[in-house]
Amino acid sequence: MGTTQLESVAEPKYWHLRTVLSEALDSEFSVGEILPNERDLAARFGVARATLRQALEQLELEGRLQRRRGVGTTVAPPRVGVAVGTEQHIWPGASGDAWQLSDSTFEVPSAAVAAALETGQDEPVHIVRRSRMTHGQPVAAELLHVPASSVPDLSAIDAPSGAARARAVLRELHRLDLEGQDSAVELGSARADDAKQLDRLPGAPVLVVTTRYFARSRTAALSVATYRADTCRLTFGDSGAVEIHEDPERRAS
Amino acid sequence: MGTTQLESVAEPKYWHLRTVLSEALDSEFSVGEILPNERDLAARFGVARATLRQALEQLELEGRLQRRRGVGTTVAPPRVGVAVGTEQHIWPGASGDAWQLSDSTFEVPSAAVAAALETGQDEPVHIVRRSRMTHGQPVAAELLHVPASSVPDLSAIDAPSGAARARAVLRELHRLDLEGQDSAVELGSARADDAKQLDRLPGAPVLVVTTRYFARSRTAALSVATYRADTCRLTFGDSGAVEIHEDPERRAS
DNA sequence: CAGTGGTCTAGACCACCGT
DNA sequence: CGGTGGTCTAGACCACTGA
Repeated sequence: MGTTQLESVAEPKYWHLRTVLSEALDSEFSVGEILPNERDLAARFGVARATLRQALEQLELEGRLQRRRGVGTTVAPPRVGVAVGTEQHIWPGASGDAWQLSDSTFEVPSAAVAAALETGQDEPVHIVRRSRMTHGQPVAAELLHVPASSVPDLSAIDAPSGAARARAVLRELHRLDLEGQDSAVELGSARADDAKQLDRLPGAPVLVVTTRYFARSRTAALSVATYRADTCRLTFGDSGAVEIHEDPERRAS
Repeated sequence: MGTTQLESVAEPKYWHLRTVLSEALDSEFSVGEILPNERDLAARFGVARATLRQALEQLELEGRLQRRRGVGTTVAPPRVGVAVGTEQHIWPGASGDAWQLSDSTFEVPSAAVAAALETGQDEPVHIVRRSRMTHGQPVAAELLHVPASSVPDLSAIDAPSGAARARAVLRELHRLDLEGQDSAVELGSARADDAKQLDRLPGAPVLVVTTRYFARSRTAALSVATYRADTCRLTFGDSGAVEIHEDPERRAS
């Protein structure tokens, strides 16, 4: 990775560095390999550590690198394709999906969620917490909001929380006929609780997927799921296995 | 915005600052309003400018702020919902869509695109460049790759490039029966050319939407579209108008 | 031109990990 | 404990905008 001349174009150093490093990753490193530490790299390229870090941040955002405090910087594997929307609509928690139930409570949601569910401002709803794993790594944390009116027979359950309660909420929800669903994706940053679940630091970039489930001509449930933006590629549509990467010959370690 | 005690939790300053500023934006600012400049803000909160900037970066990533060099930092309007996937599949460029044709060429695509299209490694394809506007703002730049085999009758056209050529490619493409499509969304950073089209700096966060269009049991076209992550919320499904925001009473200026 | 955000530096200390 | 990435500082200069 010889230092090409900086040219006259006034390209920022960190951007040029990103390009150089990106090409070096393609040609001289394999997945899982540990890079030299930041102080050494900065010295090698003749820049301040902050500048080098700016380049690394870009590459991490693009899913090329993985950095862990106290450990080091490693070459990331290609992003995992995660199916989040399919042609045939199904209820969350239907048999065989990739989610793991963790908890459920009955509480007043944020104003935004209440508005989407068309429930009263201070009306509590069931909140099911789930997490999604792929290849042994946590990739998503979800809050599924279910208004009491969608699961009228749940009152028999008296467990205040826990996975068993979560199962009960989903079981009751599945009794409704799902008429449709729609989703929206936007960029966000992980709040402290999500970050912990996703094994990231607070503020880490996440893809927020908001899904509305319709039944009986109403919004019967609202899911807000945060996916790790560095490791995930969200897929919609018939076949979830799109494989687009600039460097197809990268191999698993 | 009294400084709550820093507690023992060792929350980073920039994260605490982000929270404080976020609440201030909700309660004390309206959309379009200009914030004090970074040096003043940093002094007011008693932190270095770099730390203040880290907090602003977070808020910009979340779509709460908009920063422009030489101008200042303003409060951003709520994100625009942009429909990128619908129940009924349609060809790109069908009448009435929000895209604007800009150019078309015939050249060898990147290896990744060639692999997805199942064309030969050095086989040229038609590349149609389009951009998408919403509310007078550019929100997306797209490269639509069409293998020559999908538009066999195009050879009559001899214009080497230009919008007229782009129209011709799409017209020929529409003669095929669209059998299906699928999409993937992932986080990326804008390359120099995309950044210019999107009126952003290189490296700005973008949502990359890769869509495959199927016809005659093959991939007849491949679209790679980059959307501004700061201003867009991508919507999939029946109704594209999901409105989820933590602060519903924010008004346009 | 003055004022803004964008880049860059050379340090320092902290939180975390594995040994 | 030593080594890693994460945070923070106090400066400097540059690129761009608008008056």
